[in-house]
Amino acid sequence: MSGGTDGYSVGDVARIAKVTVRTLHHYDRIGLLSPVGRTPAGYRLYQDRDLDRLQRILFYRALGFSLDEVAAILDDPQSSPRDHLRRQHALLKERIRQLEELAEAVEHAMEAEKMGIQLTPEEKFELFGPDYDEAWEQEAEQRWGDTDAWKESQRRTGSYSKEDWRRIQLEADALNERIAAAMAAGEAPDGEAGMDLAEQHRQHICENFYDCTFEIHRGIASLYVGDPRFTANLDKVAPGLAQWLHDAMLANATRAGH
Amino acid sequence: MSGGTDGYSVGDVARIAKVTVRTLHHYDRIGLLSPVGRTPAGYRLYQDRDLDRLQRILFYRALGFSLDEVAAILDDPQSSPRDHLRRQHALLKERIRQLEELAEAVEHAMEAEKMGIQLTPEEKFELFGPDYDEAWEQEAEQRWGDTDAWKESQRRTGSYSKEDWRRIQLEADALNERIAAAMAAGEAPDGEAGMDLAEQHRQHICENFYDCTFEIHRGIASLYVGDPRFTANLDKVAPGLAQWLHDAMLANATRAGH
DNA sequence: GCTTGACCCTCCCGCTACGTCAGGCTCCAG
DNA sequence: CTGGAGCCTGACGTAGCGGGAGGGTCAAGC
Repeated sequence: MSGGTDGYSVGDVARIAKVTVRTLHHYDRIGLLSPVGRTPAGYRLYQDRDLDRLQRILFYRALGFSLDEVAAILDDPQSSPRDHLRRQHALLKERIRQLEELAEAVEHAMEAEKMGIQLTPEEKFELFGPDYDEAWEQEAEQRWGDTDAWKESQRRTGSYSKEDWRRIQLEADALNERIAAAMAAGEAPDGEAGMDLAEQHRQHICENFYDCTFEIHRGIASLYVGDPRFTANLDKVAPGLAQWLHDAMLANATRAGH
Repeated sequence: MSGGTDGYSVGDVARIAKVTVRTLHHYDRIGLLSPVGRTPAGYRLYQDRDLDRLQRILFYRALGFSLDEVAAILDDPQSSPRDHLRRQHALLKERIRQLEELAEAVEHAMEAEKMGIQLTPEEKFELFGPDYDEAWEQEAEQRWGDTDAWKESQRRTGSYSKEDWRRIQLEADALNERIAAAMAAGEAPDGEAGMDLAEQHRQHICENFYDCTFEIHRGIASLYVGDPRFTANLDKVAPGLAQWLHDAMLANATRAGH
């Protein structure tokens, strides 16, 4: 019965779609995906149309819709396969955008933490922003357990001692001093020296914190002049340093082609 | 009791973190987040530390971990706030990467559908790839209901009649003929004419299907020569057209700075 | 022809992460 | 001193399956 012209058995479908037989039973019971036919013995027989439907079910489910909502979407007589693909593409792009925002918020928090700036309680939750995504649930460990990012994160986690943190802080302070010195010496932020210092700043983040792209660096730059707490913190080293460093960072990013 | 120095009430925390009071009760009961103190009357009193913990709980939960797993992550005595932020950043980046792969797979499916190519059952599910992400659950409609991508998708959905599809198909055919003609005339794919035709190809997708960036267009190009079904389909118009168009598309994308 | 093992069926109970009352105490404003 | 908003603790309900019991089905091999 392994997928002849007569159709697919539950087991076949389960293997193909990587879901459990139980799930298919469930979808049958709630009427979300009922195979067209049955064998005389009562075995479920799925056709290609059922597979298509299942594929869409899994997609929308993965995007966080309840099975009821999935049913509503799929049973809309107006949407063609094309419409579904377009809708799926649009939904994905939107999700990606939201995640990138979240990542940016995390970068923001990292900067704040790095510089010892206290965020207000509400602010901490703004992470999940106004268009709060929330849960995309399930999976986790077994899946995430062997993902690269997870391992990377695990590998680094706990590998810094207090000494390390002190060293990093000292390096950062030293860099700030050099930047302040350049500024005091009348160097232009978008000059050679300025851009080099900005690049050192970026490298310091890369080496000690996370992969800081030029895009991220630009984001941090605007933080430095846009968020008064960051500005204040930097200007403590030398007045005007936040702005100068901001300009240098932008110039450096631009020089690098961003 | 609205957040004095004595702490926050459940209601306060619920408002700040945008979760329900019931959720906080639940977390208390299972020992995931128990407020440090209580008032004489038994009212829960949360401190800033509890808020921090809650924030992390919500983050990891949103990333698909079960509450048990979240507890394990948070109660690891080795991870500092810094580690958490780094871990979160890594997890987000990974998720984004996975979603982008999925989006690419959808683009692939769109191309296949557009050209009437039949994917094998298994192939349809490869969408969810080897590192099948799966569910990030919940929310949906109320949230997604008013998201831009959703509206865009809804707006376009069902707005194409059979006539429209015929027109689009005819336009595509006509374009293919023009490309074949250019090729027959001995034009170089990376010449002015080739790149212009490639750009028309891209525009045709943009106008009728989805926002086709140069990156996506490059992806489609490799599909044209990499997937024999696409190649065959295009070479039906004129032998060698798939390769020629591929080269033209790459040249055009490169000209545009990608 | 008969067994055996891989599948299939239908209940049905269990689990997670809460939602949603119900019944009752507490607290501050007016 | 009273009303209403807010807090408490059960306790039951729900979604989306997981997992097992108890039993029929089917092609392969002896």
